[in-house]
Amino acid sequence: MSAPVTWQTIYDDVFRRISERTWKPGELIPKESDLALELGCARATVNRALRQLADEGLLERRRKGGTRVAINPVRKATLDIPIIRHEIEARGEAYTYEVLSRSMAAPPKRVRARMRIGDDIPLLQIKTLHRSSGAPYMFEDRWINPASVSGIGTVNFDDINANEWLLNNALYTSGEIAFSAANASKLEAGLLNVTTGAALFVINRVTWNGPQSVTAVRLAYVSDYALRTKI
Amino acid sequence: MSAPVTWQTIYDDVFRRISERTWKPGELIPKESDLALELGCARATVNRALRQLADEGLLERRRKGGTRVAINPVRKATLDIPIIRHEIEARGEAYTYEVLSRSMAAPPKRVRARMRIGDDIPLLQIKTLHRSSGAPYMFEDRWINPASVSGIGTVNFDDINANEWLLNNALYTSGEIAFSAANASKLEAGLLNVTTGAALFVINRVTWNGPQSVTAVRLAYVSDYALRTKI
DNA sequence: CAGTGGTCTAGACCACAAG
DNA sequence: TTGTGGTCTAGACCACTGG
Repeated sequence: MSAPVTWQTIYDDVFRRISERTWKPGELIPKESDLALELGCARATVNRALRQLADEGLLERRRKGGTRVAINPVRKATLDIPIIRHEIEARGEAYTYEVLSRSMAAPPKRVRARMRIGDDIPLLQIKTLHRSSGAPYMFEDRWINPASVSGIGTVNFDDINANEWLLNNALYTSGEIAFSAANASKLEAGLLNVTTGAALFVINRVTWNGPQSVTAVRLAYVSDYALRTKI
Repeated sequence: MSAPVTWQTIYDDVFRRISERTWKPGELIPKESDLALELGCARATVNRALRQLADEGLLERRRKGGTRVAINPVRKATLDIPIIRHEIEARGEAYTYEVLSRSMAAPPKRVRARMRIGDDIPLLQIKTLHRSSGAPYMFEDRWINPASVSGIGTVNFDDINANEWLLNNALYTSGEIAFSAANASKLEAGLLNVTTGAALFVINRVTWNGPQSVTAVRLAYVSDYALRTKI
């Protein structure tokens, strides 16, 4: 008897044919109905497998144009957007944080541009230092658009940090993330307990709820931090 | 007449209910068959929408346990693993590179551990400097396992860089990526034309073909580089 | 054990784009 | 115009897991 045909077995089979270069980059592969016939299953099952491979970047599909092996079969990595408390507690360390400052202020030009916000609209700025078992871990500089987040004025961030409060209370519809590196300023060095100029891993994130920006945040991690993922 | 029900409309509808906190984090949402009845469509269509939301991290699903809004509705970011030539050419710059060195060598302990390779197995080491319109852009230090890549010995990397050659000739089945920041060593600073100690954005990647490691590579980008993605 | 999601099927119609 | 992938349906059986 033959093994059952599931979309996973088809996925593996097609992956192998690409991997072994039976189907080379740029090459057209058989259409769904042919594969279904060859494998003895429904077309929907083939579709499920090929769609998965296309989502992952190994195939390129077009109506009428057929399905091709991607010219550069680039894999796509999925990154969980880290929740700092989980990150730290997952390593068995204790998570604490301090709100260093909190005030309404006019954001600098750079932040206004990234949030696409008018000149004279004040935002809530919150600076937070996050610690892992007492040791400085990450410095967060966040701007929040009060117009997008009802109730933000009355929130006390002593019990829950701004990131998690926003996650639970102001889901966004889209956003942008940028990863980069920066030398620690004198201020950052002092807060994070590293030498001035040390290389910090930086995440900049802006999120939107429809047309309205919700928050812009810059996270600066201590020098030995690494963001990891599997592909 | 009512609008047609597609999995996308269901996706949007459920997203809105989560966003507006009709269904709160941790809460159980109706089962697929109920939603299908309510929306007047097939269960498979509901399944398609909910699976998408679960893949993106907004829902958690379990057989028998039902579907819940994720406690921390963390969005997952997908990033394309950048192909440096495309990155540079997409900005209208000219891509060039130089192979600085190429030799069989015993890798240092750190690399051996990451590739899970024995003590005395020599690997091919290739160091490459990538340029954008002439300006140094990224320094690549790569180790390749010849046992995993047939034909690597005869390849001339003057016409195609190692990364793209491997993508086209040695697809991997799994891998790990780590993003971090590092201060430029004197050597790196010289190559990348930055000051010693400048913060570099670093990507470390190891890839596997089944049980066998294929390549381990460290990419150090010039200081103003940022890896961007949308969520 | 029983309820829920996971998946397969056979057929159908539609949307898009290549020629 | 017409071929290909995209999607929906109604029904079925299965796999996992909570109670």
